[in-house]
Amino acid sequence: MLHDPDLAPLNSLGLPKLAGATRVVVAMSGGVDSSVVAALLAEQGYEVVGVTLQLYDHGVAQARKGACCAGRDIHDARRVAETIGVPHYVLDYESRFRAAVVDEFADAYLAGATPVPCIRCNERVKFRDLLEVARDLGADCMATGHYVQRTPTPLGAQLRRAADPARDQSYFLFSTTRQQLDYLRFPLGNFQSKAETRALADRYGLPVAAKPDSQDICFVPNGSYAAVIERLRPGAAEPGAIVHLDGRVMGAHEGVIHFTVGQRRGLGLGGGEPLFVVRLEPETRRVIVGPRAALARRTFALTEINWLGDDRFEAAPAGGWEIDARVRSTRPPTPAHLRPDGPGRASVELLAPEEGVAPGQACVFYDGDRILGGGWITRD
RNA sequence: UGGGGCGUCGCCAAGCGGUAAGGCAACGGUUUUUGGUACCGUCAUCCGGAGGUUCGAAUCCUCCCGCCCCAG
Repeated sequence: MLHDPDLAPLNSLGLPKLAGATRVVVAMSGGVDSSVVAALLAEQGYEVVGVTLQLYDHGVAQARKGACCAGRDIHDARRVAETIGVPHYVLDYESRFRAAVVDEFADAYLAGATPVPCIRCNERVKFRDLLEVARDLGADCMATGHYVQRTPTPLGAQLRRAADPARDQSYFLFSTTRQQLDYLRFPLGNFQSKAETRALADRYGLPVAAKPDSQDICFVPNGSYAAVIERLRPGAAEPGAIVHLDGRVMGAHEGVIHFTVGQRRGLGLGGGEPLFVVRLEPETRRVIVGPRAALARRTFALTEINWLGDDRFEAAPAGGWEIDARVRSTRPPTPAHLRPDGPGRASVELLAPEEGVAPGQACVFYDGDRILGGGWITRD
């Protein structure tokens, strides 16, 4: 991907074209970030096409704050597109989203795992179906409002952490493939802070300038994810026993879906030392609890590896790849050895133990600021 | 119904005449484009019940109720 000097100079999106001759699809969620991306690129003279996906129940989520991709947010995206004067399309992806993200979300919890729907959504909807739409629309690239950096190199584009560590969303993008990365652009990745984004939104007079940041799972109202699962899989969540590691039966619970490894609150077990969920056994419907010390974990296995390193993943050095591993979006990456273990699989050995390593969560690999990919934590 | 012990927030537990610590749980909030963690805040006008002593008691006395242990 070296730039051929005979071509036109590279534009701000790294393409050898004039901005005006470059069509870029912006994935607009209706939030501030993607709105600013659209406005920014439009101002730079690109031929911007805004696309918004309707992902779930537009009636229920209408008034919800902090959500995206339904009712109110679609409206907001449209208003922003009108404000900056770019075409805007809304695509009904409800059934696809349900099949690609929501169903698995419910089944994962029923199987005693803790899913990360945001990663699946990026992987299977935004960067797959929507990206396909962008190509069909003849776009040269697709831009999103994610806080992550993309660095072109002779070996292809690298994925790097956002300039603002507090805003970095790389954990949620580990499964992005090289091909996708090639086509994607993240104009906010080098911003120093969210304030910068807000300031731009203000300057552009965007109607969403003061809109609250999104948080929680977008398709879950009131943070009650268990209620969503109950609705999707009626009667599937069955009561069971809460059992201590030492064998004592401590109490009862209303279903394994209400818990995740590392969880403390919600057990209702008072009296002694604080207890945490150490393991979930969906087969016996048991929730295994223990003291905090029982949470420490140094090794675990991964599946569905996405490797973004320069060399073949299988060609690891004798001791494994030396990387930094992040087992949770809000934890700092920590030194680890990563050993390939069959097709798409690997084992991770952390140098220092982490607490709350939960099956179903992602483990993302770093080399400094660079993202080397990641995988999904499996059950033992 | 002989002897001994105990009854303080949902649980554990300090206090032993001066006007109810703390921990766990629960609840609320902060942080967070996942769940969780962490952090912050709230949580007994009342100490098994009824009388009494005292300026003043959960703390002393009496009776009653309940539980536990030992001995029958």
